Amino acid sequence: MKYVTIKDIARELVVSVSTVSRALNNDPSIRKETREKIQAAAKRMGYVPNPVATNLKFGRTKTIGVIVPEMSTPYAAKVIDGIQDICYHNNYKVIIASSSEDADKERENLDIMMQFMIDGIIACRCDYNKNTELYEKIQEQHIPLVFYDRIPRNIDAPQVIVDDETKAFFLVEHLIRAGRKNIAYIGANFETVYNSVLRYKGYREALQRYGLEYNPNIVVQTEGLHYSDGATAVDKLRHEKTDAIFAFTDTLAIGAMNRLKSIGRNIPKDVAVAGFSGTNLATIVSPQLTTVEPRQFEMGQKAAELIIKLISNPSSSNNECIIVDADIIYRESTEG
Amino acid sequence: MKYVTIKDIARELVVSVSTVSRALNNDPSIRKETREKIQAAAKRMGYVPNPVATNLKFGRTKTIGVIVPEMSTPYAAKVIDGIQDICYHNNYKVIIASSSEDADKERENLDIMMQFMIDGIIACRCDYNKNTELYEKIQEQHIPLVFYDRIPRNIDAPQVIVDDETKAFFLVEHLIRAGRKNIAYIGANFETVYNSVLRYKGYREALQRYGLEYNPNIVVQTEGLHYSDGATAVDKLRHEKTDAIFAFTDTLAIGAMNRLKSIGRNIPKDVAVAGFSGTNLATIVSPQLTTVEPRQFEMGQKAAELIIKLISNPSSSNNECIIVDADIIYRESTEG
DNA sequence: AACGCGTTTTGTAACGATTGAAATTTTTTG
DNA sequence: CAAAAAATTTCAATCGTTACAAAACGCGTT
Repeated sequence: MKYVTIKDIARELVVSVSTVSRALNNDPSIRKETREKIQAAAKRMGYVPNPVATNLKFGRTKTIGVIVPEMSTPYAAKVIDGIQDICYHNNYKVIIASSSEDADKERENLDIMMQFMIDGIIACRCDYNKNTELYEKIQEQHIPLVFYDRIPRNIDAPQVIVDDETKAFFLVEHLIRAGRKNIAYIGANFETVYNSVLRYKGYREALQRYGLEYNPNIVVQTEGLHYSDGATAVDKLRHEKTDAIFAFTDTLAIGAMNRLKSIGRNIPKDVAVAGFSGTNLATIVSPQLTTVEPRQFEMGQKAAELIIKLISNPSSSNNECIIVDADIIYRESTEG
Repeated sequence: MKYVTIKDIARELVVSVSTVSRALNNDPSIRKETREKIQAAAKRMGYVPNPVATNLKFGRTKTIGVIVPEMSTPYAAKVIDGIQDICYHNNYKVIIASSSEDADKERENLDIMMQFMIDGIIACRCDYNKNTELYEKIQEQHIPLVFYDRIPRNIDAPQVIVDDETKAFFLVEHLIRAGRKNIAYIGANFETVYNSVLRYKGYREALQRYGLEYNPNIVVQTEGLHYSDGATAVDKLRHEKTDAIFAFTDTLAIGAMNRLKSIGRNIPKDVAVAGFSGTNLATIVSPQLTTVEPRQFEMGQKAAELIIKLISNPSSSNNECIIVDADIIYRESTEG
């Protein structure tokens, strides 16, 4: 005997399963005493409704699946908080899975979620070239799907994103105004993460606007998004004149900063460093890191609102694109 | 929105659903021709098996649920990697949920997982006084349950933990040998996290062994486990003579370090700082942090092995307790 | 033609929960 | 006090799939 079912409760109280079902759903046709007796027994026996069964009957689970590319940063946590906030108030449950920036894991997790027949998926693709067919299949099956943060690129779907290009522009502008002339860009792979391309565009625009020459040698695309990738990028810049670095993420920026420090360069005097996708990581390193901080909670909220709208009204699928604001936070790493 | 079912195939080919089911499962009792005919039709009609129905039928999902207290540190990520490693090789899927150190969320997530009929639960309790009845109920229902990292305390269950007491002893011994005399302990609340008590015990033993006087004024229990709690603890120690701090986690240690730096104390010259539960956070701060690093991946692996054993052989429930080793890593924050 | 004996197919009851209709009990009413 | 009305409770079918038991079929033997 494993999970407690309504049958178990029915047997225990010697009533029919339908009475139990009705009682648990607060059906007014069940006498108050009976209802309370049943609800008490359910609680006592540790009954949890089985949405698998409900879903089989109705085709819905009142559950939303979320795929994040990583969950070891507070960034993801805040987005998820936003999602849960909205879902909770709309009586939806949330299950979360991380792809750890690995397309195979992403696929695997999507499979699990589909097995549980979740009502909708909020996803952040780890690589816009991977799993495209899977997402297309999800769309074909009319399972509501919303993307956030990363540009899904070759899939046409509703999404909640940040204006990467503009924000990157302002950040680089800040570096230029602080007197930096040779600003490097350490970006995620252009073929994998399209946001990296957009921030690169913003970077180029800022250079152009202020009449700085573009030096392709100080634009580096990293393999992954770990600290080590930031460090490796710095190594690649070794022989180039560089007085500022704009990194695609805070993680890359911090990796770069540590490597810079270890080779004796002062931050920000010798090299200013700025990141993106601010998390509290940015405040625990020294010097504290200048970064662009998307409104993560809001991003989660918007994504949840979108998916719930799609679930309750499937025809509203107009592939909305919501832009969430991001705050540029100036800190020590780019001062002076 | 309509899916093709085996019933549709049966109707189309004028055979029974059981024949279709068997044919699709390559049952040898179905004639080869029939089988091929059915499989061809299934393909042609775009049939996809409905896993919800299968789950309901078998009462198992081949999925394991994991509850972590937080997922915004790499610590959790590594444990999860270990769990996934084993589960993947044993053909189990994994779903993960974070309680964010909140007992209500912990309960909520446990409920969701049970609702989806996961085959077993790997959990790290956020507070050993909370949700006890829920876990007991889970055990009563014979849903396999394994704890890791945090001592579950008042629940008798298989668990994978670290020898907190011994490791704390060695770490404090290291501080003493480096000449520190007034070592503070910044611990998690003793009433909430039992590991905090164990590390405290190790701390006291080390003091005693080396004949140092115990000063209760420099033992602080924090509210939570955030950076800010580390900083607050330092404030509380303000008027006490302190030349070293042993913090319950790296996060607390880093929070303490930052506060110390901001009030002009040098680390490690004025105050040495050591943490616990090493993550790569410890290497990105400066000075780099001395810490105790449990073998996180291994911890996850062991927990997964335990739960899979329990699932496949429920009677093997002997409440095993596996101790995973932890490495003490000496870094700049306690040097000199 | 009837029998036996594999081979192949089908009927049916589950799995857990819901629900319209039917059956039962209780209450009201003439 | 019986019949009608109202209030409760139960029956039975359903969702997609599986599996046991039973039935039907084919084929060779007498």
